[in-house]
Amino acid sequence: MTQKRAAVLQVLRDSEGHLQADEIFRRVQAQFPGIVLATVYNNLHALVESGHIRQIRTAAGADFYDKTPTPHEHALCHRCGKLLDADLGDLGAALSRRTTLPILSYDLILHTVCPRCKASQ
Amino acid sequence: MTQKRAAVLQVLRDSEGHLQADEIFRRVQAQFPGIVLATVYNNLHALVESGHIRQIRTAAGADFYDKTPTPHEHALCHRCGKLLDADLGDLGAALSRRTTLPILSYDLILHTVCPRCKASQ
DNA sequence: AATAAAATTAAACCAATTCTAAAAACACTT
DNA sequence: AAGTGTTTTTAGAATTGGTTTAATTTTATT
Repeated sequence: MTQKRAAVLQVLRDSEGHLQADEIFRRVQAQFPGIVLATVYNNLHALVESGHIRQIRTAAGADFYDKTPTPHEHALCHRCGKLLDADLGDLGAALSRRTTLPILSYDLILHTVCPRCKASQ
Repeated sequence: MTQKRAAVLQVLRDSEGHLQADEIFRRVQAQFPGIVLATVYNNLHALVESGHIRQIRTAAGADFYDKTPTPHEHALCHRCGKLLDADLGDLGAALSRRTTLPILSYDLILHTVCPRCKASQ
């Protein structure tokens, strides 16, 4: 765990939970002005590999990185673009019940309007 | 419906159901050797707009185009890379039951091993 | 035929990474 | 402290999967 790797992790842990690489880069630059985007990507990969964080791919746009490493679902707010956690219970089991295909894993993103955006009309 | 647009649609209809733009391009070239990839993209978009086909975005890799325009789920074979249809019933309703978030839509891709790959050990 | 609208093309552009090769930092053994 | 090997970091080029732009061609309508 190098200083820069620790800084990448800390930025994500200090965040609301879900950030994209460019925003992590911007925030880590406050501490390491000379850091390069490839280093952020390298360290994000290393942190995903070591199980410290999770990578959330979306069908369009940049990946998110999630400070919570345990599996759970996500919803993308159509209004503000933020990624939210969505508790759907044991969805894997529910999906398996609905198909005969073996499910190795799955990618799911709900598209929603988050409570905050909904509240602000 | 121009000749080239019709050819793009026909290639997809004559396929197993799910093709990526580069493969559609390759197949349309048999009939129109001078066609350009941008034209294939233009026509795929037009056909999606007009409801003739569906566009299936995946978290990684190129989009697939689906000759079946009605909504249904998909599974990606981890072995051969093919996109399969997966019948999961009315999953939208099931998801809505499991969360309080309003679900505008959702993107789901199952990762599986298709029956064909499974059969060939 | 004249005009307008839509489709096609070539080529440049783009975002979000990923790759490469070299330099720098770090971690171990003597 | 010096040498050796492994990681990390960097700069910059390359890649993927498209999208955009502007000019040209084709098609449809008057």
